Amino acid sequence: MTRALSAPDADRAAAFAADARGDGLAVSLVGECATEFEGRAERSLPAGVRSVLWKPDDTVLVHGATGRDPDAWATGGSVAVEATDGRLELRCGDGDAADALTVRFDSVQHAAAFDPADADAEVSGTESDLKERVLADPDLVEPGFQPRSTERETPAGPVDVYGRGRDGAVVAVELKARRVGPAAASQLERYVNALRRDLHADADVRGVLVAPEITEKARRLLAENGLSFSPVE
Amino acid sequence: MTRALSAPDADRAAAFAADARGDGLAVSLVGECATEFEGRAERSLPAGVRSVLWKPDDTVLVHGATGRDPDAWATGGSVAVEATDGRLELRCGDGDAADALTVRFDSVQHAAAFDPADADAEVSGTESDLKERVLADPDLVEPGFQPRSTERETPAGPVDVYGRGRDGAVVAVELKARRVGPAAASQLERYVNALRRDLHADADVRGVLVAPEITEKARRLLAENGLSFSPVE
DNA sequence: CGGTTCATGTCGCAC
DNA sequence: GTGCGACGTGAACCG
Repeated sequence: MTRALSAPDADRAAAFAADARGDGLAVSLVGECATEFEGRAERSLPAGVRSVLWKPDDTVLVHGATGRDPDAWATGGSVAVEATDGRLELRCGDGDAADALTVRFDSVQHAAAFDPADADAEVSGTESDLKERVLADPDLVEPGFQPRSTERETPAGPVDVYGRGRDGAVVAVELKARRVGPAAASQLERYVNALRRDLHADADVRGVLVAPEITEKARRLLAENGLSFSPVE
Repeated sequence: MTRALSAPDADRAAAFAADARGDGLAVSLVGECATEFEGRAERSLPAGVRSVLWKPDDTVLVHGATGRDPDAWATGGSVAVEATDGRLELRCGDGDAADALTVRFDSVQHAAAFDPADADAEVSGTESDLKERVLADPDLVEPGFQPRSTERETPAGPVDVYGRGRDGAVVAVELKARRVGPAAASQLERYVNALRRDLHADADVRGVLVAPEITEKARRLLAENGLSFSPVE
């Protein structure tokens, strides 16, 4: 099921990779390579030893020594493998779009092929969890808050939680599962403005940003617009 | 320099990985594994064959069959490798923070160690390129626009390009290298509002969003706030 | 397919 | 270290 090659020449490596991908396997290549990307931007990597992962969905990832994100990558397009000039070359072309990645190996130190899993993860602790909590305990938003609906549509987009305050005012709630900055404050402001416009002119609309923490600039933005922040957890 | 093992037992795989990382190498492991993440969120992956890349900076990436992003990962913390119960286990703990990832292998099909490059890329086509273009040809913003400074500070943050229009009005320019949505329109609005507040009350301040394309909702947002959009490239 | 928003976003830079 | 915004963001969700 899992195959491997050590220090193959370009022809053997190309055949190995093509065969493996033909069988629906993923291919891991380690070797000295350089990359060229042209498309939404232009980016090239000098020659150096890297790990290249070619997935069954034709995602190609080029990983260097550090970081979570690949140094170069290609998604969505087709991938062609070839040994030219004694060098293994992957050409990843997003047929229609202009995005094109080329990975050229000076040498392949190691190649492995395997049949990877595609399983879904169990998740929790996300924004929708926070929504559950707020619906279960609306006082987290403000004392006496009464939720009416979630994802209520406005011209500016859906409001996370929509309801009424103890005073009868409309309350729009924006939820964030982590520290929030100015962008989140603006998002809430857009929703509140849209509601003020949509509802009767005399309707009182307030906005509450619910998150574990907030930056100073975001706090000021909220204050300027008469919006409030409610910390949770 | 590059070492490899085929179908090692847990003890051999653990020793191999520990040695390699001790030598500053990166380790690639392929095998049946399950993961547990606990921290900012909770997420777990069921057992399945995956590729695990353990980098010299102690980034650990767990890749499945599809997608650019890893199915699970850990960065920043320390990594401990151990063979317990005949199973290879990576424990990635962000010492102080709560983020913790555990990767437990039922079996290791393949292990490779190599010395990866950490080279910087040549980049172009980014937002700062767009800035160059706008400074070289200010008419891209609007006819007669005269840039005065870049990254001009405001209480809301730095304005990409700051200058004057033909009519003498202050013009704030926000640059985006690709299609923009409501968030970019709000960002420009924040800058313009900050400038209107900061400058003399009688100062005329306008805002221009420069980008290749804009969504309809963003266009409406701009219009509502008297801001404009200028397409480029 | 486009539009919008979420993310364990990550990453880089300035203060 | 925190704050802030860009990113070839990616990925899900919804029309």
